[in-house]
Amino acid sequence: MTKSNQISRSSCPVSCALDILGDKWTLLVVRDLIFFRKRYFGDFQNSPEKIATNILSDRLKKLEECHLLLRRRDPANARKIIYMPTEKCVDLAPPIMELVRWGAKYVPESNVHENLVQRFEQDPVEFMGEIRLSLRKENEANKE
Amino acid sequence: MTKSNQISRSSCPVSCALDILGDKWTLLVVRDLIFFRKRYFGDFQNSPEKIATNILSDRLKKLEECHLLLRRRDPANARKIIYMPTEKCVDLAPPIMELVRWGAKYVPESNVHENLVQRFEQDPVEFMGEIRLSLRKENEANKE
DNA sequence: ATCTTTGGTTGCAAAAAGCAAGTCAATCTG
DNA sequence: CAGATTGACTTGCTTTTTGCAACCAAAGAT
Repeated sequence: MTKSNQISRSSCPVSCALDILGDKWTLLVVRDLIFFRKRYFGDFQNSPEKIATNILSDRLKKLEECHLLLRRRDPANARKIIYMPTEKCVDLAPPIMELVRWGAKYVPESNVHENLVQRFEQDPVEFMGEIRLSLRKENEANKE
Repeated sequence: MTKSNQISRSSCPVSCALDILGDKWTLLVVRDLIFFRKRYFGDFQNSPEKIATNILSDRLKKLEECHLLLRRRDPANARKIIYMPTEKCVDLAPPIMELVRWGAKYVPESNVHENLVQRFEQDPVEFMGEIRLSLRKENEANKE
């Protein structure tokens, strides 16, 4: 993932998106934020892909620089930092869901988290609305 | 991009998809195959992102290994090799289109290829059908 | 026969990934 | 209140991947 201040390779929106998201780890962190509601450093670390801490640290920094997440101190426990996805981050749900469909169709060893996909397929608009709503509530709760 | 014979990091379809597609270049090659109908080594080289020849060569090899494309000698010119996308490759159109929408919405320096997006948005099923049909025709034409 | 085009390969330097260990402040535990 | 533990990193080092420039060989054009 490229820093937000670096120049983009071209004006093609695919290339621009990949300047930010084009690596093995960034979209997995985004997936965890959106679909599994992970919020703490340790949560991301515990994902089955076992990201190394230095890379996770770097990606969280870059995602913050690109305004895909906000970092806050947990009011309930000052040791913990809460990573909150922004709207820009949540709007990556559709591309990720399409990747899920593709992966599920073509990569035999992949195992879909059934109810997530079903809920999205049945009514994507409602699904996205739900995510956005719960995000707003979370934001209220963690306001300082 | 990981080789097809390497083990996947987890059974999550997002992670499986990123094992194949998760880097800065692979999806750009796929974009060129699907949306700009590029077929020759030189075509990909001439894309605005200016991929280096060794990386392009490597990606085409890996895409072939993963069955996203087939390489054939051009019957009209024995120097040329035709890179043909497979169905598995063409099915990446939806994830890519969603990335286009995201990039267009959030990356200000991105400039959308209007008619492509419009055609996809208006009727994605027809759009995909068209691509698949023209691919089948191309296959007929290049049969040995 | 020579020149150009096409599709690469090779070599090398720089950047990024991956791994294990260490740091450091906040907080729980006795 | 000392000591252990938790949580979020950082550091150092090795391996892998990029990126760049140069080189090359086969096919076709002149």
